[in-house]
Formats: sequence, structure tokens, C-alpha cells
Amino acid sequence: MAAWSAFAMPRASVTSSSMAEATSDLDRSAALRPAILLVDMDSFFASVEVRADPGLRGQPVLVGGSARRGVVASCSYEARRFGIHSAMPMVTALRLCPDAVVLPGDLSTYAQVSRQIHRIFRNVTPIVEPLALDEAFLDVTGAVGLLGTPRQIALDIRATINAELELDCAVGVGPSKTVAKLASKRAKPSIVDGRVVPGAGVVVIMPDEVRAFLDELDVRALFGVGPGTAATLERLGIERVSELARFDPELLVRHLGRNQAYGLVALARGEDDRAVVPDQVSKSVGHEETFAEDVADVGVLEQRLRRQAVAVSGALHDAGRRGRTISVKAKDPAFKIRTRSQTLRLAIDDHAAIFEVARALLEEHDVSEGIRLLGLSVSNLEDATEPIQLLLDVGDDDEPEVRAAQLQQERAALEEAIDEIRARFGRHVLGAASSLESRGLRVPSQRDVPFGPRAEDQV
DNA sequence: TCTGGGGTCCTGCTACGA
DNA sequence: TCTGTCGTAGCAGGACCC
Repeated sequence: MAAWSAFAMPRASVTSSSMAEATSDLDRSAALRPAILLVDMDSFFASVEVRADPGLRGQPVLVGGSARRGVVASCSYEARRFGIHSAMPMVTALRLCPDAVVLPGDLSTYAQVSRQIHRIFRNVTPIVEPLALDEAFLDVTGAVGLLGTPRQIALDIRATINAELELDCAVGVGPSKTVAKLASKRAKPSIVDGRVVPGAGVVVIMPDEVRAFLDELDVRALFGVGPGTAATLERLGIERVSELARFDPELLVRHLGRNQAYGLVALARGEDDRAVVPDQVSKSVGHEETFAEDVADVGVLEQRLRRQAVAVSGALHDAGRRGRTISVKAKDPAFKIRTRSQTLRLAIDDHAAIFEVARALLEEHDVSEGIRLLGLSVSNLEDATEPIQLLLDVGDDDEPEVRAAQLQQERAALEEAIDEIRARFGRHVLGAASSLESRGLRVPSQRDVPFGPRAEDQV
């Protein structure tokens, strides 16, 4: 968030690892209850790439899609010196820094590193709530005393990640998720006059410092205030968190809705008692891709949709989930997004069944002018170990839902047969389709289009 | 100038059954 | 039998996050 560089440092306790010993005797954080940490990796994807190729160190590195329609997913601090930031169109980024090194990125590698990072977290506390591959909340209240003060724990985590994985991170520590999150932003390196200024690394905000810490922030710093909400608040004369904290939430309801109005004012007042919740299961699984050129050919779209159905089905299998609601999303050349969805009586995970429903939903979209993005997602998820409810009143065979149900039931019967064959003759007699890759045949996966269209990905 | 991908949550509307 | 009300589910769109 751009607003950070404009802040004057409050009287919050700012500590870098080099200062740890000097402050340890005076560490007030021992009294923090609850003690919540937000660990946020610095330029995660770009840093992983630099670690793999040390020749990139000190260079502006961009990870993201092609220059045609891609955006920057992550960039090194050297690139940020040119004003580049994540989510910036790649073409704009390259205009700002034509010599930048552009890398396509590899989500599977980042996911692997992320698992290593989370192992380090779980050595500290079992209460870890991942926010993204590079970010997680940790509730260390129970570890205080055993492993040191919250500040010491934060410093240790940072040192361990640095020593074992050669990566940097920032840690925010506070009595709530909101404060920990905002503190982590302040702990990060910043760009001042085109120079990279190292961050504090660890920033601790004590309960009696929360109000002063929040009051001077721009409202856009708050979680849940994006461009739209910020514009609404600005029209009401609210630009600082202190102004929002004083506002009567009832007066905001008409503009933001009741939930958001009361929620935001509470956050601005430092009222946030949300717990760190580990082991959250995802509520939807999807896959989408932006084409290098707009596509109006239904045959091509169906082919892409089928590929997405295979990828989504694979992700559902990996997660042990099935879903009842299938949604197909299309973005037209004017960036208008339309979605069409259908909720089935039967939860499905079979790719052919998902595709059957998705294809019917695609027919409801007007693609005559071409579309730039096509996406498929499955929600309303349930555990795949639940027995499949057979549909007795199957109805008309032409209905996509009925065809999907038949395909799903055929798939279940097939899997039962596979299990039986393997039980009799051994696991090796039947292999997964993914093994085709070793024979030069490709099966689509989430790695295919991680950050937007590739230059070579013409349709 | 050009705006990804994978998610979550919320709102407003409509249909439907009790 | 008809009508109004209420709660819920489904659907579509939007805003937001990293």
C-alpha cells in the first residue's frame, strides 16, 4: 500500500534483528495477550527466483505474464525503485524499466517453498492460518514463555527462515489480526527517493499503542478498503482512519451496506477479536485463463473449457472434495465480466461431468464479439468421502445435469473397478494419466497459465 | 496505457415452499 | 382456495485480498 511511505513513525516499538539484544531487557511484548503474528515474505516469487539464480541478485526482476496482456505478480525491490508494483500491467512495468528481467514464474516451486515456510511456523505454534503462499497469521499466545516473548519469537522465525531458506520476511506483532497485518507492512523495506531502505523486520504494537498507530493511517490501509470503498469514504470526507473511527456507522450503512459499515468502523476503532483459525478448507476451486487474443470460436472455447475442467477436477481430487455449483465466467473485450452458474442436486468431481455442465453454461454466454477471459469454478464443496447420492428420478437425458450425474456415477463405478483390480493384481498395473507426461504427453495443470497469457500462447 | 489468477465475502434480486 | 408473509436457496454481480 502506497500510503505507508507517507507515515511518520509512531511511538510503536520498532525492532530489527540487530537491535534485538539491546531491547530484550525492556521487551514489553511479554505482556501481549493475545499475541498474534503476521509473517509476510518479501517479494516472495521474485526472491525465490533470485535464490535459484544468484546472477539475478541486484537486478530488477519481474515475475508475471507476457508483455501483451499479463501483469506483474511479484517484483524485486530493485524493480520497485522504478515505480513498479505487483498487479501493474507488464507492458507498463517494462516501459518504466525496459531492462528488467521478466520470468514466467512457477507456482509449483513457490508452493513447495511455502510448505517449507509453514513447517517452520508449525514448529512454533499449531495455530497457523495461511493467507496466501507467502503470508500467514500465527497465534503464539500459548508459546509465550516457552519460546520467549512475542518479539523474540518473531525475531527467531525471521532468523530461521533467513538461515534455512535464504529468504527475507517481515513480521508484524499485535493484539489482533488487523494490527499484526498493518504492523507487518510497516516492518517491510520501503523505497525512499528511489533508494531501497531496509525495513525494521519486526514491528510490535502493544494494546496501548493501537489507537495512535491506527489513527494516522490512510483508510486505504485497512483490510477491506479498496479503490471503490475508498472513493465512497472520500466523498463522505473520510480519508484517515481516525476520521472513520469517529464516524457514526449508521450513517455509512446507506453507502456501504450494514455489514461493511459496522465492520470497517470497528476495525478503525481497533476492535477486532477475530481468532486465528488453522486448517481452513477452501470453499471453491477454479481455473481461468486470459487469452493472448480475444476468442469468438466456440470450438476453441470448449476445448479450453475442457482443459480447465480437467485441471479443476484434479484440484478437487487433490483436496478430497466434490462440488454442487458449477460457474462459468467470461470477460468481454470491454472488461465486462459475466458469470453463469448452476447448482446441481449431486456433488461432482469428475472432469467429464464438470465439462458437461460447463459447456451448457458457456452456451448462455454471448461470445460473438469474442472474449478475453474464460474461467471455470466449482463451489458448494463437500467432502469426497461422502457416499455419492444416486439420482433415481434422472429425468431427461438431454439435460446437462442428468448427463453429469451419469458421468459422475460411471466414474465412481470405474474407480471402484480400479480399486478392485489393484487389490487383486497390485497398484502398478494401472497408472495415473499424469504419468503420460514422462512419455512426452502433456496433461494440463495449474502450472499451465499461472500469471496470464504467455507470449507464445496464441490461440 | 492497460489492466492475471485464485480465491472470499457481501448484496440485491427472484423463486419457491411452508 | 386464495393471498400475504417469511425464510431460504440460487443466481449474478461487485469489491476486495494477495
